[in-house]
Amino acid sequence: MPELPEVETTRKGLLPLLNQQVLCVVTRNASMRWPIPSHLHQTLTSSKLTGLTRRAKYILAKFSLSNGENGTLLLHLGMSGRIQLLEVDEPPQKHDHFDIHFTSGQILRLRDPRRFGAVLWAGAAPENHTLLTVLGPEPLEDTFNAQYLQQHIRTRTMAIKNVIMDSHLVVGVGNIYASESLFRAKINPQTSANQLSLAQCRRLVTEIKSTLQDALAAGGSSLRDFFGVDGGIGYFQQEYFVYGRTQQPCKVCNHPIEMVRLGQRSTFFCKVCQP
DNA sequence: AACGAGACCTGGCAGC
DNA sequence: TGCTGCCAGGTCTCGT
Repeated sequence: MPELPEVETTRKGLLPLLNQQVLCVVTRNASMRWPIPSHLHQTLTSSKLTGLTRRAKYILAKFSLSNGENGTLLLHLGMSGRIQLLEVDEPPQKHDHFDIHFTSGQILRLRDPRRFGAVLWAGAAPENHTLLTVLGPEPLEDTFNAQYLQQHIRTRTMAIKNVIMDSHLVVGVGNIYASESLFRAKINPQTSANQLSLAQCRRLVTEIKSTLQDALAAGGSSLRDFFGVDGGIGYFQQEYFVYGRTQQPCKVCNHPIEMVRLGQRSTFFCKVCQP
């Protein structure tokens, strides 16, 4: 479900809620990755949603509170989280753990069967939240470039695939797009990070950006469906080069795609295209 | 500092 | 049909 493009798609889908006033907050099951703060109902009732931004895979919902202060709610979808924007109230399903009801009647509803996601209160300065201060640059910003990558992987002997998934180095590269980016960059995912040449760093940075951009475009195109049908359309519409394609022919050279475990995660590659 | 493994949790599916 | 084992889009924490 939520890799970076889906989180961004989710954020955009929530934009109609901007400037709306909160009627109430409903927490049905507070035991997410961290407990959902119990004060949210009190804090957010009568506040106004004034901002929706994203940092890494966190959605930052900024509220203007009734006491005149500002505060930000951090939302993370974990592995199985999904946020719906309901136009009218509907009976909550089994894993619908958290709602924000607006005076318009619309509802932001978080569903997360595995409960690896999070709903956290970050106060007025979310950039100082401990979960956010340790994050590396956004992959699509210019600060994430070949020089930066090479500089930061000099001392890393881990497989490059694991390294690009490390959010301290760069955010937003999940298990699917790590494999896909490395295929496009023609780099074997098992290569020790510190063995990469500058040319390879250039290719990898370029392909991480283009892979995510392509996925963002695909996610954006399915926005209506994504929110209308609780089906996660769009994300799966994409055709992957290697992810989940074990033993199927490489789309470039026809050699069977291979799967290995790296850092306890399935990793897919073509050993001909990615020597 | 860097690494690997474990942890959190539920659901779906293949195989018996 | 039911059970068991394995897998899944994330990422923090801990021991080495």
